[in-house]
Amino acid sequence: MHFAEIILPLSLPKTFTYRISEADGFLIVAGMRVVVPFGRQKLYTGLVANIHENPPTLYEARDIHQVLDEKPTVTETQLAHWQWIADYYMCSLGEVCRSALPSALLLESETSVSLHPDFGAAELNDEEYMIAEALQQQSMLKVQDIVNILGKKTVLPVLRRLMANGIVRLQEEVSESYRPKLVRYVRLFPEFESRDGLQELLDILKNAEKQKEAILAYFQLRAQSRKPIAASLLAETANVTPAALKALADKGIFEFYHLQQDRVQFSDEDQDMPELSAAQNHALAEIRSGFENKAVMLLHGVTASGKTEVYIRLIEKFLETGKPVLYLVPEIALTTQLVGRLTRYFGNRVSVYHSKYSNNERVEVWENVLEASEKAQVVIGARSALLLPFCDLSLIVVDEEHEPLFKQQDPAPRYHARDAAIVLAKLHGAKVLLGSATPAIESYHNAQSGKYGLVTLSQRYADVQLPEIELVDLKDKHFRKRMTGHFSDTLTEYISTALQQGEQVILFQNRRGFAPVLECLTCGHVPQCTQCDVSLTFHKGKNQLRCHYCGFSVPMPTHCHHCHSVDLTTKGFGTEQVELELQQLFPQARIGRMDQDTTRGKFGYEKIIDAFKNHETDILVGTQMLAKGLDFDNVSLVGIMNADNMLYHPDFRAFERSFQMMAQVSGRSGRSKRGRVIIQTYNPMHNTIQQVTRHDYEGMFAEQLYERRNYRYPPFYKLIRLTVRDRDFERLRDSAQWLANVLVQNLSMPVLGPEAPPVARIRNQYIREILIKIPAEASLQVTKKTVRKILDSFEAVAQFRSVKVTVNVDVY
DNA sequence: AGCACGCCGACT
DNA sequence: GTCGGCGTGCTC
Repeated sequence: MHFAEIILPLSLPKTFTYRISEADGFLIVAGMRVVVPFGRQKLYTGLVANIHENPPTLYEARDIHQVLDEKPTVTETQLAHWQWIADYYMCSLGEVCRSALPSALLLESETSVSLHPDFGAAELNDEEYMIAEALQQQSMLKVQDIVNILGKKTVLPVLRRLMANGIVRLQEEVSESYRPKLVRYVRLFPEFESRDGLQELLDILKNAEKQKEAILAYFQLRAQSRKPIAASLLAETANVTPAALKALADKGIFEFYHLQQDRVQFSDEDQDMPELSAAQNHALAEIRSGFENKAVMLLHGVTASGKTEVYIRLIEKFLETGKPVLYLVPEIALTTQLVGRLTRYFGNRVSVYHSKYSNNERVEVWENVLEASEKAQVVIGARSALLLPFCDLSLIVVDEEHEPLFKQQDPAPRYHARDAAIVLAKLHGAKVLLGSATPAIESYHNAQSGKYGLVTLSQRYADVQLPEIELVDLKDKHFRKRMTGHFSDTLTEYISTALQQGEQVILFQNRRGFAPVLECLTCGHVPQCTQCDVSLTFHKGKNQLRCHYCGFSVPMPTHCHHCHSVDLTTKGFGTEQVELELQQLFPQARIGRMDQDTTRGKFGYEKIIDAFKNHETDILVGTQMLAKGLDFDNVSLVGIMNADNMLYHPDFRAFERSFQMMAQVSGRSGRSKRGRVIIQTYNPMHNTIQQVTRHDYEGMFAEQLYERRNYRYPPFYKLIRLTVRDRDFERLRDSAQWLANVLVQNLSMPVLGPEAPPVARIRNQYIREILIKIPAEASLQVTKKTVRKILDSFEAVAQFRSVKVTVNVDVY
């Protein structure tokens, strides 16, 4: 008798054992999807982790309900990698599985209700009668339908009565939700395919003008290429309606047939590889020779040094081995430009994978990757692409490796794509190239210590100089009354010069902590969110106040709810306000704005970026998303509205982040000729700001590394953050304290907290955080094991039942 | 995670 | 009296 360990896509800590029937015995291997009964009535899709012959002793294993796959959907390497993620980031395999598999591959059962075939007359009450009635109209009902019919939430007791009386029966059904896209094609019946056929047809159709046109168009298309002719294409070319084609099909002239088509398609015009400059060539050679004895290389290339071209040539080399390449980018917005560039060189060999893709599109990419198909030789994707079923990867490129977005924050698995990529590469025997203009302190440290190889590209492409950075002292400007709103006279002058010369401008306003709030001028009251400990922010567009944490919104109040005064004002400034002030200062300028509010929807980013690229807008105002590797040729001026709000965040990475952000935003300026950057700040003498001005990454690195060592932060200490949440304040406080105490007692290392985070309540949940600092000499594994044990005993405390704890390893 | 079961207060 | 609230326990 055989048994299978099944991973269920739930956040349960272990796998479950099921029995494999005789018939399935030979068919099932690890990595296949199966449907299993779980709990009283549910069916779930699970993944076979392994197969063995040891019957469980404490319970009777249930049977696998159905085998969904003929061959594995998930590879052995993938399972090993997922196991690493689960262990390292302290989450369950189920959670990794859930975020890896496109939901179309994860079926869940739905209960449906139908009339029992041989039900007789019975006494029915009103509710039972309504259900029986509905089932006579419609043979199947979902539980949700019944909820709607009866207009109440608890319908199961009613259903159970009906079932007991033999009137209805319940079925659990799983249905495949992936449907390949079918395209309808037309072809002539073979007897008309000859020359004579055309003449014969025209005779037959002499009274049907439209149909004749369709036939002529068909022969015309046929002559152009041997490709199948899609019905829609033919209708369009002939300028006839589908009805005409249908008529031809009815006469037995045309026949329709269907072919499966990939939804994701790119043009296949291959171009010659880009020409590299001497510096780029040198970097490429260094990377390649570095790979001879290092698995990971870090490419530190200043902004606009042409890192992408180097990646492309490197990818080309690796593709020659016949093995696929994975190209990770931090954000979807970056893929559009990049996909364009890569398809120009690699044509149809490029696939894209990210969360804005539809379910069906994701399944297609998954399958192409699994089959190592030609289309998936170069896979570009955000974080989650790392979890695809690669066979024999040769190279992983991690672009903008310093980006915090590579670390998944909320649901588990809270993994870092850069670090997980290095582990994945090891499993595949592949190489990793990390690239950035401003590498993460951790990565640069690894490069300096020899763990990674380091290649530097310090020249910009075409020898353009790095932009000239000028600081504007806001304190002084305010004192001398040289400010118009948030714009200093210096910035205004440079903007108007740039506009006069037909050049474009980018203005950067960091949103974090700086969104506008409403304040009462009489009593100083600021409206707060009722469910979170934050002020509501003012959104001009919809004229309402909104909470960024829970989405709560109210219409803009006309008077203060505290003192009824009507003197209200907005305080703080966000991108909207910058845009507004800009419009007043430069009424002629065309202004675009890019932030979370304007980039919703699938093509939100593209519209704004394209408009700016095509010079339909002159000035682009935006948040950090502007810092992420977008290339615009005509930008000569970049303005950072206020550098200080980034610097003073209670986060050990605040200075590193500020440097990276300012350096990256500055890099948008002057890609074809030397540009200018204006940084407005109250702290022009601040070390970090001085380092930005001097383009001094090394200086920033040295200073931050020193600080990290002093204050016990990465890369010298590993961090694990525990976040504790509960609706009840006192229970939260007590449980967090309990947890911290036990941790301190059991770990010989610094344990900080519990501390209230900056936003200490979200959606009525109170929050406390505990930080564990693990020194390099302590064993990570042993520490994690201890933490896991303590968390288990925490969960066993009855009064802490409702308290939720999340674990974040390597917090970012 | 989901879901059933069971115990309690709030209504027809 | 039922309905629906949530605390508790379990799922191979």
